[in-house]
Formats: sequence, structure tokens, C-alpha cells
Amino acid sequence: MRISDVARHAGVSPSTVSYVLSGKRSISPATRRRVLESIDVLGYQPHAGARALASNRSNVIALVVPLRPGIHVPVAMQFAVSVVTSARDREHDVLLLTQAEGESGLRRVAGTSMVDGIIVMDVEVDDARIPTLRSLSHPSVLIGVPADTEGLTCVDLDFEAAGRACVAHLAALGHREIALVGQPPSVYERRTGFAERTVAGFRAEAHERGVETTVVPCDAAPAAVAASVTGLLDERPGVTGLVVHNEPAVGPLLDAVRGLGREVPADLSVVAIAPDDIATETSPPLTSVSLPAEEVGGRAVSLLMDKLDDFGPPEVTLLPPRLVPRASAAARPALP
Amino acid sequence: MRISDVARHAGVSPSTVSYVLSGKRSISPATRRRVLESIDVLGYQPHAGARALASNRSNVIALVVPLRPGIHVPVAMQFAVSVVTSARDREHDVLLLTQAEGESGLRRVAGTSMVDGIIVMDVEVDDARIPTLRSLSHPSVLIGVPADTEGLTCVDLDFEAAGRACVAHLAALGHREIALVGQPPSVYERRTGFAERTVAGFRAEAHERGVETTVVPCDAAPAAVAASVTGLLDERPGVTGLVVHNEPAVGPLLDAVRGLGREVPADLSVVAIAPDDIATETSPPLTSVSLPAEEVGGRAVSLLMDKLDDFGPPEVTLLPPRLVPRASAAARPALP
DNA sequence: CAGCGCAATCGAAGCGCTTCGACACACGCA
DNA sequence: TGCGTGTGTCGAAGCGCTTCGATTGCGCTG
Repeated sequence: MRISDVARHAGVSPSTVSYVLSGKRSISPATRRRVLESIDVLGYQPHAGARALASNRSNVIALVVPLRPGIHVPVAMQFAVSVVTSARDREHDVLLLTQAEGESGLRRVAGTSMVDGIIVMDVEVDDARIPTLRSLSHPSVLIGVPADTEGLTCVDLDFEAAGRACVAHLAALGHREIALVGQPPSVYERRTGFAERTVAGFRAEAHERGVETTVVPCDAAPAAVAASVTGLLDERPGVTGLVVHNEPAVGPLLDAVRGLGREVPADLSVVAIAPDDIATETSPPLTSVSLPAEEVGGRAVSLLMDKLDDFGPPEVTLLPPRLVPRASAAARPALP
Repeated sequence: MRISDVARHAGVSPSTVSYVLSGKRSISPATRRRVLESIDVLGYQPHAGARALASNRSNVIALVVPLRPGIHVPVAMQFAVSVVTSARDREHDVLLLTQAEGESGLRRVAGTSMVDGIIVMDVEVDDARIPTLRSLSHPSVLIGVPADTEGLTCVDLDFEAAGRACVAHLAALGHREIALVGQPPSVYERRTGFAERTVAGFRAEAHERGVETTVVPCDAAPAAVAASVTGLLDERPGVTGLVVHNEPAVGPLLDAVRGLGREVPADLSVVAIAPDDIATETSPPLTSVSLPAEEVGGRAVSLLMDKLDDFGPPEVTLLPPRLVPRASAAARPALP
């Protein structure tokens, strides 16, 4: 079943069929209808390889998904799924690359023209893949922001602003000493962009408002969370507000706080940076800055498509944080 | 940079370069060396589309990942990653399809020759995609086992045997009344193969051994787990053994049991069906049947590759369960 | 020593599509 | 009436690779 079969069936030339399909030249309505009907009747599907060869476009993009210690898989998958969905909306498929494939994987899929562009998740401040991406002639979009963004297209939640927003919210409620319960230590050790930027925003806003801070990296295991929280509240008894930037830790954290005989939000306010579904499932529902995975994934695809059609210069897109008050943050308790 | 450039550089014809690359005809060691050197010097990478067009092989396989309510994303990703890794080991890439794309997605990637074969995860007992898969001329492998396996290639842990093994272990320890804390209700409602098979094995073995059983589907949220466990132990005070087939529930379940003042394993034995990392991270470490995601993913790829080279008939591969005793199951407590 | 078989290589056809230039025709305008 | 302009369609030339059959030169065998 080839394009020439369709052409014969519709009584036109193969090139006409091609133009009907691509819309790159005008075709009379009557011809278009006949061709589309033939395609339908014959169940024609163009050969992807032939198309890629002739047009120099594969209509596939590569997505590098993170598989590193400390990442929260369900959230990473939210990003991945939204990339796939958005890509499909724009007639593209997604080739899955793992972190393990590394830079050679990027070179391979680009060098063999297997993909038209690349989306990279979980970018580090000084990411080893960036020189490779720069060296490729293929466009790419980073989900996350490295230190040097020169010539790169990046998109992410504005984590610095998110950190600031959490502090501002707590400060406005009167809290004078707050702590950030953060990502697992390994995430900071490899200098993952989003984690570092959150801490920076958290500290900067607190400094500007004269609020005292502590930052506690935190492993996800419930026991580790309990230990961190207990240790924290023990060492810093004045802490009345917590910012949690660690999805799997939110449940265990609330349990641990309760286990210490403290009520949320009466004795301790908690603000999370997390996807809405995680923030709303807890009891009490968490005041949170939502992590708009869907929007970020969709934006990454849009930006990549723009680069494929070479519109505009590279740019860094930081989505403004939205803090939604729920039931976990309240005014600072009166001093005992 | 084309194959003819390499050929010129090495002083041979393009077809010789091709044969060096594919190994489909014998090439003298001297020529092979020259060609490989030229490839290296020039940094040649063959054009994937051209290759696919000429050879009728894309060296890409499609993987349909599950995104349904109730599935445990990290475990699903373990499967996916092992599929990608195994595929790469065999010179194939992986195209990511989401459940949402449905049957039309399968038809599309097969019909356009975008992929050579398809791997489908999370198969239901009466899966809607199976007729489509049967109708395609492309080979496919299911991870999971439907009711009618005629003509299909499937691979999975033998969940029925796993259910049996858990019961057998508890029964051997003297337990006479046990319960299965299962997957979320939605998983049973859509009749997911692995969940149903576990229940069947659990019930059959218990019946044969004269052990009384209860089956409790269970949502993953900690509160829901606590409610299920409390309700269960309340209604069935004679239960001294639990089989847990629900990854995210194991932590909350242990907490809930403890919350009821019962010790594991002194008062209540627990056996899990879960990946080893989940079973070993708890306190106490769980006696468990491991879920060999890596092996299943690898097998799925092997089976698909065999079908691509059309070796052998379709077959259902059920990996035998391995029950590893750890610290969560002990002899049934003496009656009060 | 003619003839054979085998190993190593080449040339050319063709995979199924896109795209460029050419062409035919209709229309409006001078 | 003739000419430019624009629209719709066609034909042919590739895109870069694989693969088939043909060819060459060699060492053997009978």
C-alpha cells in the first residue's frame, strides 16, 4: 500500500496525494476530497522511514527521562506524560531515552536523524549534557535551568519565586522562624537546578523579611522524614513554619509532626511545593505552590516545535508560581 | 555525511561499507579494518530513515505504558526502564506510547512502519487492545496474561503461584486464618490480569490447605490502608497472617498494624508481593515474593526480538515466584 | 591444466516518499 | 485579442541506504 496506489485510485499523480497530505500547495476542493476518500477506502498510511528520508523530518522527538536517586518517579512521569500528549497533539511521537544512555545517546538519535529535536528533564546546574546539546545541530529544550543558559531554551516553574512565595506567605502570617524541608541530600549534591533555586529563593526572601531560616535536606523514607522533623523541631524550637519541597515526604512529615503532639496548622504551619493532587490528598489539605507538570511539559513541546520551525531566539521560560491557600498554614501561634 | 563518503574515504564501494556494518556478507579483515577506520575518522552515522526504508526495519519498538488509576508508577517505570535498557542492548530504541493513545496508536505506529514490534504493559483479562494486536502484521509481546492467549506471546511473574507461595509459607508457619490486602478496587474492576491471578492462587492454595481467607481490596492512601486494616482485624479477629499485594500500602499497613498495638511478626505475620527494594526498606524487612521487573522487561524484549527473527511459536512465559523469608513472618502466636 | 567452487567486492536497482520546476488552463485587464 | 497572473496538477529527480546478481581472482581438484 503506497502513495502511488492511492494516486491511481483517486486518478491523480502521487505528488498530488502528497500535497493533499502536507497542504504545501493548493489543491482544488474536488481533488482533495477524492484523494482523502481514496486514502480512507484503502486505509493508506505513509511509510515513516520514506517520509523521513525524503523530507528530512522524522516527526519524532527524544525525551530524556531522569532515573537518578532521589527523584520522585510519579512526578517525573507527570512531566513525561504531558510531553507525550502534547507531542501527539502536534503530530509527533516520542522516543524514550534513559539517563543511562547519556551523551552518546543524544549523539546517536540526533546523528542518525532518528529525531527532530530533544527534550531533557532534570537538568543540573552544571549539566554534563549541555556541551553535547550545544554541539548538535538539532534543537533541544531543557526542563530545568542550568547555570549558563546562553543559547539554550529552558522551561520550568520559577522555583526561586516559589521559594519566595512560600516564605512570604508564612511571613505574612506572622511567622518569624521557618525551615525548609528539602529534597534528599543526593539531589543537592549533584546540584539539580530546581532544588538549588528553591533554596536560594527561600533564603533570599527570608533574609529580606528578617525571618530566620533553617534548611534540612530530607530522604523520602518515612523513618528518615520523622527523624529529620524531630531533630529540626528539637534543635530549633522556635520554628513555627515549614516549607516542604519533597513530594513523598509530605505524608510522613504530617504524621511525624502529629506524633510530636503538634497540630497543623494550630501549632505549626506547613506550606508545600508539590503537584496539586499530592497537596490536596493530605489531611489537612496543604497550602501549596503547585507544580504544574502538565503546563511545563506542554510548554517544552511548544518551544521545541517553534525551534523546529525556527521561530524566535532561545529563551528561558519561568512559569510564575501560584500559591493556593488551603488548610495547613495559619497565623503564628501566640508565644507560650 | 553519507555512506558513499565513507566508501570513497576507504576506497571501496558503498555496498561494501554496508556489508561491513551489517555483517551480512563476508568481508576481508583488511577491508573491514579500513572501512571501520574511515567510519571512525569521519564520524559517520547512518540515516535511520534511509535504513528503515531500504531494509524494512526501523530498529525501534513501541512500548505502551500504563497510566491508569491504581497503578503504582514507580513499579511500572521499573518495567519500562528495563525494557529500554534491554532494547538498547540489542540495538533497538523505544517509542513511548501512552494508554490514552489506545488502539489507534498501535495501528498508527505499526501501519507507518515506525516500529518493528510492540510491547504492551498492564494487560487486562479481556483487554480491548488484543483484537487490534492480533490484526496487526507486527509482532507483539504482552507483559501480563489475558484470558485467551491463543496466538499471543506473554510474559509475567506467575502471580497465581506467587499467591500460592505466600499462603503456603504462612500455612507452614501454622496460620489458619489469613487475609489478602490487595490492589485498589479499580484494578479488580477493570480485571487486570496480575491482580486477579494472585487472588485465584491465594484462594486455591488456602482452600487446599484448609486455611480460611478474606480478600480486601485496598486503596493506596495511608488513611485508606489504615481503615482497611482496622476493619479487617476487627471483623476477623482470628486473622494472624496477611499477604500484601499493594506496593504503596506496605508502609502504611505496617504503621496501622502497630497502631493497633500488634507486633509484626509476633502477633501478626506479613508476607508481601513486591519488588525487593520495597520489601527490604521497611522495618522489619518483609518476607516477600519479589517482583522481578528487570527480568520481566528483559524477557519481553528477548521474546519480541525472537519473533522479529521469527524464531519459534508464541508462548506464555510465567516466571516462577521466589519467596524470600525476611523478618515479617513467624509462627502463629499461641491462642490467648 | 582446464574447470570448479568459494571468498571478496562491485554496480545498480529500488525502498516510498517529498519537492522542484514545468506546464496547462482560466481569468482579468489593457 | 493578446498577455500577464495565478491556480492546480504532473513528472522526475532525488533522499541515503540495503540487497541482489554479477564479476573477479584465487586455490583446488580430477
